[in-house]
Amino acid sequence: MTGKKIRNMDEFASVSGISRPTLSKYFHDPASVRASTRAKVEKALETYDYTPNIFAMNQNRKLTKNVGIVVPYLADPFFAEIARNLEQRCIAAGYRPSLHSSHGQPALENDIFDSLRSIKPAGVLLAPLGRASDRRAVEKFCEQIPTVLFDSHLQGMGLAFVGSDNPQFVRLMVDYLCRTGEPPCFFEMKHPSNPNANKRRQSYIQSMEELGHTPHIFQAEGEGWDFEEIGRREGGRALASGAFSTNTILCSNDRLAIGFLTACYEQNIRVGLGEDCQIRVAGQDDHPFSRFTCPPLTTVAQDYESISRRSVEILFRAIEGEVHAHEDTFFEGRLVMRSSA
Amino acid sequence: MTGKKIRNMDEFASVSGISRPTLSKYFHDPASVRASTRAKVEKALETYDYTPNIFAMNQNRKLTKNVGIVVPYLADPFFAEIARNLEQRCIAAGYRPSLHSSHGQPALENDIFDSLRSIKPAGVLLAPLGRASDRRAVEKFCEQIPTVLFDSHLQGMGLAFVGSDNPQFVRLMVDYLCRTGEPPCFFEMKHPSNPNANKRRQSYIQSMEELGHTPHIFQAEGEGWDFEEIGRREGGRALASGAFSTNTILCSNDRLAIGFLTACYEQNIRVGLGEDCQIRVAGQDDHPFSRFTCPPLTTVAQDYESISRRSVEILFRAIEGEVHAHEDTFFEGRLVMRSSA
DNA sequence: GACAAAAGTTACCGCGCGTAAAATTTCTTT
DNA sequence: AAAGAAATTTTACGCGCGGTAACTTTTGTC
Repeated sequence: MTGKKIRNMDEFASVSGISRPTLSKYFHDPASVRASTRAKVEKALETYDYTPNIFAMNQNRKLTKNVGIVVPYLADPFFAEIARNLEQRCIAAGYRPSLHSSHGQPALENDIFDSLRSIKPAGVLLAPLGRASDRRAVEKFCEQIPTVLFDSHLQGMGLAFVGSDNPQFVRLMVDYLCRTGEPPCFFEMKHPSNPNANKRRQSYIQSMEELGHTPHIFQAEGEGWDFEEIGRREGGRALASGAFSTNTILCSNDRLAIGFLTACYEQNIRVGLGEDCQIRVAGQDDHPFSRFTCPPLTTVAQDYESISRRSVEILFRAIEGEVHAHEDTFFEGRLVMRSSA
Repeated sequence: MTGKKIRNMDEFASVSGISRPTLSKYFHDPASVRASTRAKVEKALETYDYTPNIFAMNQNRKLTKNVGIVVPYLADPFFAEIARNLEQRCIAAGYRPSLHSSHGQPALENDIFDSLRSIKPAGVLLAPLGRASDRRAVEKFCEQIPTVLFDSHLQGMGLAFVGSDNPQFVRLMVDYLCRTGEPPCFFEMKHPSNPNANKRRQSYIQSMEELGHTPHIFQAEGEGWDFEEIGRREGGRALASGAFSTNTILCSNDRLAIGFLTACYEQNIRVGLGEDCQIRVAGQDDHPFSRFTCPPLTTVAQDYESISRRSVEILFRAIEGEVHAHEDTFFEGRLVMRSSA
């Protein structure tokens, strides 16, 4: 490391006493060379400062070590967190992750596909925009490059899908809410950007009916990824017009709930379980900010860890040649009881 | 685009009727060829599917089109937003940005430096960890690669620094708070990760003294980037022990304030301007979530736009050969009055 | 229409490494 | 210890493009 700078692999071959092709193998996969030579390489690496030129490496390699990570909206801390998790796992496995956000825009998502194609990635971990995605573009991309989809389910695309068991999330919460108070009304966006939202609505209806209650759904106007603002504005409108027939509101996701809590505050409606409270509010996802809302938000926690672990697991196996049929994995959520419901 | 796939520049040269060196010039900078030939290239590009191999391009080029964007903590929506802004500007200018987060860890920051070095970037936009940064590593990196620092000021490093005028932020808020109620106590972390915090503290002291008030500072224990939790825990402790000598709290940043608001809620202390309110709370930065806290947080907005615009401006000029002395730019903040103070 | 400047062409080498085939060495097996 | 398998070395070539030099063509000007 502290020694003199080596310019290329030939030069490093001379000083280390190992042939260049073997070095090439070593850098591609240290385990592919004999232990004794590996030791020799690593010893030389300690005395000389050399790292292979990444551009030259990738030029002829059939498969690079690049892995793309794509999320729909990085300003959402949930995606930032899962991206971090995925990133670390890729690095640990010897890959080079590159992080991309579609910023809620289909055109950008497609640009990212092009950009990724140009770096010939070994694989891609993709959380698509969902409803707004250019399905054909996604499909084409998945056919060209080994891709594991996560978070947003697009039927049958990619090597596999890994996400949450949305119906279970809702069942869990509806059960809890009904057990502890009035049955909830469901608050969601009329045109959700994420396909999970539809599953949540359906599960809400089913769960309510199974418990013998009549489902009530309030659908907020508004498009895009500005969920908090939509929750605040439309939630406020709904509250003002008395659109809710119950004192318990289950929001389709935490970000909507965060905005809804603001609306409640603005209208002086006290939220929570106390005797002086008029309304209960619950969310879903366990957004990083949910524990700091006022009151802290009762929600269902996504299993970040499992989702990211399983996603990279499937991707790396596929890269290493393991053939598998397309499979979907849905992880269960965990009820997080705080004081909002 | 729809036509047949071209394998390399030679092949594209044949079908387009333009020599390869000229094509090379075109792809490096379309403006460097005559308008008529540019039209010919672009017409051919419409009929044939060709993009230069990015690895081969970068291999021999003295300067790549790669630009690194590094933020200390991507799970903070503030950094996610500014990163998005920077990213778009880079793309618009014809560069290839790559996004990196240090996740609050100095070791990771150094790893990112190594990773960036390996892609020979034309330049880097760096928001360092700050206090936790390995100063020598940052300095060395800045000497090797054209780097513009933003957000966290590290004295004299890089081509330039672009950030906020922190003293002005505090003056603005202290003035406002004193004008409209009791003079504020300053709530901050004892060991802030960001050097801006120190400037804010000093400015608080000075602003208070200029207005003839005695400064009061409460310093929260705790390390790391979990600001909200520190604000909640330590703010709660301070409230419970009656550590504040005033009903007005100015938090060093919004994330701390968000946690502090939670602490107030937990202790049934009503925050805001109403007659039934016991305390006023203000933050700084205009965090994306600040308008959704309960009550919505009064704060000082950072000038995202100007900071990112100026950062890329300086970097691209330097890349294109313009020589400049190191300069620091500090943008003023804007008072955002909401109902918390 | 002459002429200089600008742009394009041809021809060749270099970059740093991947990869294949054949020759050689090293390790494992019985 | 000999035979066989496995790993390594040698040799040789290719990838797709950057860069330069010398030459030819086009452009613009008076």
